[in-house]
Amino acid sequence: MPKELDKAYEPASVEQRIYAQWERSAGFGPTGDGEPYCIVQPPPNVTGVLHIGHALDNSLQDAIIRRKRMQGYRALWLPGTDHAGIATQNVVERELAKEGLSRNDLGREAFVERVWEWKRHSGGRIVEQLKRLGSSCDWSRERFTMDDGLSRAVREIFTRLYDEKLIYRGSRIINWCPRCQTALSDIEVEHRDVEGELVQLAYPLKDDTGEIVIATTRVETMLGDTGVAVNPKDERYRDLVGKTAVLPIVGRELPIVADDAVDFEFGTGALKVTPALDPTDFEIGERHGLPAVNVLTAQAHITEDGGEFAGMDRYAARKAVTEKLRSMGVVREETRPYVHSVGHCYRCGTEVEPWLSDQWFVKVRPLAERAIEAVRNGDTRFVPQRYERNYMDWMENLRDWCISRQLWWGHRIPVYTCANGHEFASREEPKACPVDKNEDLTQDPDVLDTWFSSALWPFSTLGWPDETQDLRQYYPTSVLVTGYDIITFWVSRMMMMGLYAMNAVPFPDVHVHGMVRDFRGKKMSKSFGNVVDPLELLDKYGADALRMTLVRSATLGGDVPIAEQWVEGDRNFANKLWNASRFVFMNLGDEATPLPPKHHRTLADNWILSRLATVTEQVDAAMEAYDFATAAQMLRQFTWSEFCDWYIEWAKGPLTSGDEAREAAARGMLTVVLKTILELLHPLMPFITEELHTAMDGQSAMSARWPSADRDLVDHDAEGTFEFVQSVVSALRRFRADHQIPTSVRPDTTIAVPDAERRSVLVSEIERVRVVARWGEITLTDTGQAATGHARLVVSGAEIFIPMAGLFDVDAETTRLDKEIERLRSDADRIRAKLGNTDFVGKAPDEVVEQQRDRLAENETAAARLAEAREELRRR
RNA sequence: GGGCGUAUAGCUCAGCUUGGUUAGAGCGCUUGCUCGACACGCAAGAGGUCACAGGUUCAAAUCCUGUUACGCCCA
Repeated sequence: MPKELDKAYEPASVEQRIYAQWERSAGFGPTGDGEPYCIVQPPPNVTGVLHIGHALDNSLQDAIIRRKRMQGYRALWLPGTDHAGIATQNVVERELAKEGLSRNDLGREAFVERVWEWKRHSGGRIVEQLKRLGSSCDWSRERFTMDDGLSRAVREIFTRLYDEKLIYRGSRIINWCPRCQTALSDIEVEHRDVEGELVQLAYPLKDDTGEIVIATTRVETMLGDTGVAVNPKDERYRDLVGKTAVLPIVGRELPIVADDAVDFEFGTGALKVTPALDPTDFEIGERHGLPAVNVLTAQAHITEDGGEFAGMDRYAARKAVTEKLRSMGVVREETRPYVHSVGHCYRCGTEVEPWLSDQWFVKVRPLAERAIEAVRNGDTRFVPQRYERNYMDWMENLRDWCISRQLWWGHRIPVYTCANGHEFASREEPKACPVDKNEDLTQDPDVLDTWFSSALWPFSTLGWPDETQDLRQYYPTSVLVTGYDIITFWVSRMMMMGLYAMNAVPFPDVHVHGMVRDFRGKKMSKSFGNVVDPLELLDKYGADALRMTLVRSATLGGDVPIAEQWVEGDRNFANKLWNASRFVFMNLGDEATPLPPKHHRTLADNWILSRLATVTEQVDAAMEAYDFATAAQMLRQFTWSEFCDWYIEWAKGPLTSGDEAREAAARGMLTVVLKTILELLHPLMPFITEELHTAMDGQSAMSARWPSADRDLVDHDAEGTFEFVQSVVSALRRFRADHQIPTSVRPDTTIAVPDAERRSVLVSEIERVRVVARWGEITLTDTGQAATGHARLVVSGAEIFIPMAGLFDVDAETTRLDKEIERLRSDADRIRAKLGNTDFVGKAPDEVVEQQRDRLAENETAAARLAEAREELRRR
């Protein structure tokens, strides 16, 4: 016998117990001998705490993996975290700062040890939080990008790429964060509009024949100018090309060159060229042999080359230089406010400087080509497909990837130089130079971009470079689930590295979801104060409710709005399911309750089984297509509005009939339908379904078989007939509500059903109709020959006669009838017009025309009947 | 500037691929209600010129063109 349930569902106690039970018993590792199925979890930062985006991403992955597990796949969901170079280093440096220390005080080795210590104590809190969500990851395989194994993978890949000259060192303009003191790759820079000033400066010509006016927003960089460029097609400056300008303050001679890269629409059409502080300028400088003078230090202060301004920070220098130039009469047009896009560090928000320095780069072109081809030929597809374009655009315009970071926390670049200057990369810690056996080696001080190691995630986590069993069976993985903001950061790089190292795409499917927004569809931001904390929601409403809300909102490709009120609604749904189960359990005994044989099934039984089969099929199809929102909505609707609102109410008849056979049949029905619902819901709401499934018969939902639709149960006749019965009930309820007839009053009624078959169905269902509608005696006849003085309700296939006997107000009823008749007639008019159109009748498919004819006929009959009723009322 | 997307009920969104019921859901709102699972509930209801303007078609929320507004990505 199922255990007795509490009156309301209390997620807090259930969730903790169930999760512990899962971990204790089976765990979440792959079992059985089915086909392998694998998802690698996008690794959150070790510094991270669970935010609502993680909650969504992981709810979707858990839904996928739980269903696959139930389907019998050898399903593996592989979790882990990444070391988040900048973020983690920042956290620990802040901690040190509180003790009045900097990382330099500790030295590299001690600092790195300190970070490891931090990681052991405070890192990975998010893992516990993911467990609260119900995530069924195989924790026994949990990985970290700085693990020994993954570090080995990093060195292996680096060395291969280095040896193939796909990694090189170069002196190039990179994005420099003066706060984090490191280079950033192009995507780690966020462009934001900033209000600045566009200043026009007149540089005199050396030969005193005039001047050339340039425009700039970064005035201080003029100290590093080494040339002036104009567009060769620009008539205005044609004569000046080849001449020389003189840089004010500094006195440097600036060749005036012609270069296609200059936009003559911008500013004055003349561009000051600062090769050390701007990527375009750098390229122009290279083309024309202009030297690069870097006037900014790593702290973004002016260097010694800046003369009197040396030591000033960039903003102070901008003011001071402008002042000086103004006093010299160089500032031509008065400064004007100018909104322009400025790069900011995605980790700390500081304005980055394009800055010339020595860095390591991956030559991405050859890698990208294969990654593009793999998507073009369908080896990897995006769902929804339109994100493919995002990916392609990015891939096709890729510039070399700057992978060196001036940090201490991360994978140190495995490049060594011996005392004789031989440079080489090494998989192992080398003892001597491979060229001359020189043992005096120095390793490159920089570490690698965290994304470099994340790019290897789909195979490094499976054991690569070793040929492990996991790697053999689970690579390529089955699907990657992530937000669209991560396509460029991560998906693209996994594609490149997967193809490079494994010669196969890392995953055939990429399921892309949107960003979680607030209830107004606004981006969540701390400053706007609209951030929702998933942990709070978890506490308040339970994991299942939160998951359901997120998944239900996550329609294909769209952003995902969330409101606390909606989570509350799904908590209510959980409670509804709980109570429906409670009711079912109250009626079950010890004996097994199988599906009753066909001849013992009622109309309602056949109806719900038919609907269940259809819903099962649709839910399955939706989940297969990654359309979890549709699956969730369908299940919620079916459970609440069909199973609870109608089927359970109907089953109460046989259940209390005193007829053992009918009772047993009803118990069997309730058991089978409820169980299937629990199983279908399990991937979305794992905790409550596990609790109820287990309470029912001791069997776990997680290890239950994923339901498959029995098409033989689809019964359109039963559906149509039951809908007819429902329409009678609804008509009676509506009448009661319209006339505010109290529940204590149970009017007697005659219902005329001309069709004999329908009539006999209604006869057998009439007891339930009475109870559910709270009605009195109901007499069934074949025709509407009722006595006068009755209100009349018309539904498709039946007419209902309700004696007046002080039940309702004649005027109110007259008004009701008038409105109803009016509605029917105007509808009929529209249909008649349609059918009067010979083009419509001639060209539309027969069935469409037929449908309209039927509808018109029904409308006309109903209108006529109601008109009669109205006439009767008038006569009284 | 280039690309992508969105505009449907008070709010947040489905529906549009493949044109044809009475355009749906959740939340909110109104009214009534303890009926032996559930007030975290039950029942009934109100609420939509499907952004705008053209076009295609017997028929357009759905297809095409243009306009406007908003959002995102890239430069």
